[in-house]
Amino acid sequence: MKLYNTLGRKVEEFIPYNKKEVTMYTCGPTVYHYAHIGNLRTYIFEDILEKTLHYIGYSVKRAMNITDVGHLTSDADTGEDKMVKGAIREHKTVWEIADFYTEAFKRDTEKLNIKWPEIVSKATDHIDDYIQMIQVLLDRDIAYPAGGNIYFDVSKVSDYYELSGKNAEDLMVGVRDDVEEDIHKRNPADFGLWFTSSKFDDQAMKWDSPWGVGYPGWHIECSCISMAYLGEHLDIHCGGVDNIFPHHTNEIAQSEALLNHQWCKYWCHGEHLNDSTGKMSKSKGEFLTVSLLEEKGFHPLSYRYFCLKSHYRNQLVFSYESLKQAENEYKKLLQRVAKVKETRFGEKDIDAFKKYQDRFKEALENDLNTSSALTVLYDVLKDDINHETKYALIESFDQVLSLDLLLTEKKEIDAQFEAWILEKIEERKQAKVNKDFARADEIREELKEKNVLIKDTREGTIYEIV
RNA sequence: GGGUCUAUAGCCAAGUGGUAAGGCAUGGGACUGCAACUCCCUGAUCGUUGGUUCAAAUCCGACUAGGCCCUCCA
Repeated sequence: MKLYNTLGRKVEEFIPYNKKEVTMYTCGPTVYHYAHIGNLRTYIFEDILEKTLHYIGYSVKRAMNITDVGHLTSDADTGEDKMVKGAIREHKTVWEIADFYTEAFKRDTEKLNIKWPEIVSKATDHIDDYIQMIQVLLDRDIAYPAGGNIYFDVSKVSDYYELSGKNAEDLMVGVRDDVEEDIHKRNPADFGLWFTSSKFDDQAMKWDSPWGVGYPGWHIECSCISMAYLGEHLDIHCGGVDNIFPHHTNEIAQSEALLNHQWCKYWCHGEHLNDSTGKMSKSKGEFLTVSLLEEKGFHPLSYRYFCLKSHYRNQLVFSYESLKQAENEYKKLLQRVAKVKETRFGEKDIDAFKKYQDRFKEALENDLNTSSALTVLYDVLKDDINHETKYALIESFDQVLSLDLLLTEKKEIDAQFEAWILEKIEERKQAKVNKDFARADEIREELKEKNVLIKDTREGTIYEIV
């Protein structure tokens, strides 16, 4: 298995710490609003990664956090608390908001066939762990109190900028004009571990700590939750590219300062989904959610297919036109697969099966080349191996692709309605025999109005309800 | 300003030194009373420009265009 490692910026052979079990941590959502489809793209990538590892024989232990702590818009004590903002907007308590959007997020992942990680932990369930970790860092003088908050001293770690490839001199502090630096910090890059000093009177989530009543910094939760469930040696840490700096940079700094050895070997980042103007965000342009796509008549898995067509490390531009095209491709694919399914015969050809399975694996093992993996699927459909073998391959590939390729959607159909349809089809048949094509077309239109599409095949006329 | 990534046919996109996969769309054909479905056929010298090499879309340089990051972000 080859994976691009942001740490080192090149494709590397993946070798887990333990031969058979891979530990994997993925940064989860901040549950103050719905996830947009750009967010979900990263979870699709992580899902493919987990399933690929599983497909090639590893067992995977994966954890994800749910950020239900209200994060400030910066590590300094300014900005607006997201959870509070959400609560005001929704007239709910911050806890209700968090639960509501956690459920909404879960439903979105289900619609996209994204496997829910084995371990999912709320940030607010590990406050004690954060306090413990911060205390150790304080004892070692890697962390320090200032201005009522506890900060991490980045000058105490040797290669703070390794992951991000940045350097302290060139960072434009205050490039964002809404950020106020805490003048008490030792270094501008120092980040908060625990806050007691907040400009908000309505800070809803607070916990007692040795340093006063307050709340944790943004980065500590991922370090602690990961270590709590996956131990001191993490194999893969994933997230969106925007997490590289500062979030993952800070996670590495604090975790390795605690552990005194390398914490995670492989850092994998998913590129963003952009719209025609650039980055997609919750505050700009149309707020694209899975539900919105459904309202517009798209199947959620068309979006998954859309994502799989491109590489996770390439920026992808979203437009309804592109999605429409992807949906068209996806539907055609399903039709071709359905045909294979209907005409299964013969013995499974073990050699052919292995040949294609190897090609499929090869594509995925090459830094998750899902586009090439899909090509293997198309090659299988095109080959003249028997349909039993094709079926077995499609079934196998879909363990990773998760496009519901073989799922037959049995739409509940009213017996009376069905009888009516059959009657109409028979009537049309007679009309055709009598060369009364006007009447035949009329019946076809009549059926179409009731969302019944008919196809004339060699075996007779069949219908499909759309 | 610093960092980083990208640039392949109408669209999406593979390609990691040996004369450009695949899918969709388009056009043509078969089938059909017509249509839909299905099947067959149909297209690019790889942003521009230097260089390295017997050989480059693939490596190096310059240029152009664009994205992202620089303390909310997937």
